[in-house]
Amino acid sequence: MTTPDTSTPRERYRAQVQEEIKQHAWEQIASAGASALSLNAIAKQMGMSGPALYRYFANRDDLITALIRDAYRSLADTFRTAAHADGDLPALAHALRTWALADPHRYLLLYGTPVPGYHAPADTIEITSEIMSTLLTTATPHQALTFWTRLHGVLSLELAGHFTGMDFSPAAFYEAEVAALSTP
Amino acid sequence: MTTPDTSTPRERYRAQVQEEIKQHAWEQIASAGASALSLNAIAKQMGMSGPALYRYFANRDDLITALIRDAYRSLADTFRTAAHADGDLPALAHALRTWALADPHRYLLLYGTPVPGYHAPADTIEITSEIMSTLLTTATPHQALTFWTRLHGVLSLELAGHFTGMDFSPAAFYEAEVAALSTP
DNA sequence: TTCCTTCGTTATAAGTTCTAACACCGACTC
DNA sequence: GAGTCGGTGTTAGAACTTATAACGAAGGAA
Repeated sequence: MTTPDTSTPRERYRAQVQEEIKQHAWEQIASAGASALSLNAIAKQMGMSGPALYRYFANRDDLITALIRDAYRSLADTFRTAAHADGDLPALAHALRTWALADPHRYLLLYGTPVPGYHAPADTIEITSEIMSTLLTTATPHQALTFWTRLHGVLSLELAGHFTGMDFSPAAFYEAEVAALSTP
Repeated sequence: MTTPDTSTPRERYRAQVQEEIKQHAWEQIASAGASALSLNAIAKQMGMSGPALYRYFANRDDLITALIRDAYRSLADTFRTAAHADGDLPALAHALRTWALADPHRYLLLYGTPVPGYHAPADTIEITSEIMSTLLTTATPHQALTFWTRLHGVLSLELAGHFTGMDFSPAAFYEAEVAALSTP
C-alpha cells in the first residue's frame, strides 16, 4: 500500500510533519471535541512555535478538512473490507457501529453538527459516494437510505450522550434496528 | 401565559435585557451556528460594551444553557399542543419536523454534536422527560424510542446538509418513516 | 436625604488565529 | 567544492475572543 518514494527528502519530511500534526489534532479532538482544536496547542506539543504550523496547513479549516478527508477515507475502507469479507447488511451495520464507537468524535466530525462556514471539498464528496456505492452492492437504494438514517439516528444520539441514565441498551436497540432493516 | 408582575422594576429591566440578549444570540446562532456565538458581538449589537453582558450571564456556557433550556421548553410546548390537538403519532412527527425546520440550528443545538465540556443542568433533563412522557401518551416505550431515533436520523442528516444534491425528497422519506412507525 | 445595590464603564490579562519580516539551513546547480 | 535558492522556523504584531478587576454613576429603599 505504500507508494515507492520517488519523493525528495524535503517532501518526505513535510509529509511526516503533516502526519504528526494530524495525529496531535486527533488527540485533541478525541479529548475535547473539534471546536476545541487549537493550532497553538498543537505547535506547543510538538515543540515549535505557533506560526510554524501554517507552513503545513493554510488555516484551521484546512487542517479540519484534512482530518475529515482522512476520516471519510477510513470509514470507506472499513466499509469496503466489511462488504468484501461478509457482504450482508448486518455485517456492514456492525462495522459501522464498531468504527463509530472506536472514536466518537471522529464520527461526529463527519455526521454531527456541521462547521458553520465549512463546505466539503470535491474529493470528500467523492469518498462519500464510494461509501454509498459500497452500501448499494448489498441493498436496494431505499434500503440503503433507511440503513443510513436509522442507524445514524441511534448512533448519533448514543454518541452525543442522549441515552445516558435511560436504562436500556443502545447495543440491543441497534441490533433490533438492524434486524428490522432486512425484514420490511 | 404572562405572570402578573409582582417584581421590582430592577427585576423587570433585568429580565427584559436578558431576553434581548438571548434574542440576539439566537440571531447569531441562526446565521453562523452555536460555535460562532460571540458575547462581544452581541454587546456591540446592543450598543453596550462587552463586559456588561457578564452582569446577566456568568459566562458563555451560561448563556448557551439558557438558550438550550428555552429550546427544550419550546419543543415540549409544541409537542404537548400537538398531542392535545390530535394525539396520534403522525401528528407528533409532523409537529417535530415543522419545529426543526423552522430553526435548524436550534434543533442541532439540542440534538447535534454536544458542546465539549457541557453538562446539561437538572431542569433541562426534567423538560426532556416531559417530552418523553408526552410521547408515551400515544406510543409504547419501544415505539417512542424508534420514533425518536428514526426521525432524528432523517432530520439531523437533512439539517446538516447531507442530502444536498442527492435527488430525493427528505419530506417524502420522512413521511414514509412515519408511516412505518405505525405499521410494525 | 442617605445609603446601598445594581449596572455600565474602562483597563487588563490570557488566550486564540493568522500575517509579516527576518534568519537559517539544507538541497540542488554549476 | 562554492553559490544560489527555496523551504522552514523564528519573533513581532494585529485583530480577535472570553473573562476579571476596579471604578463611577444611577436607581430604589430606608
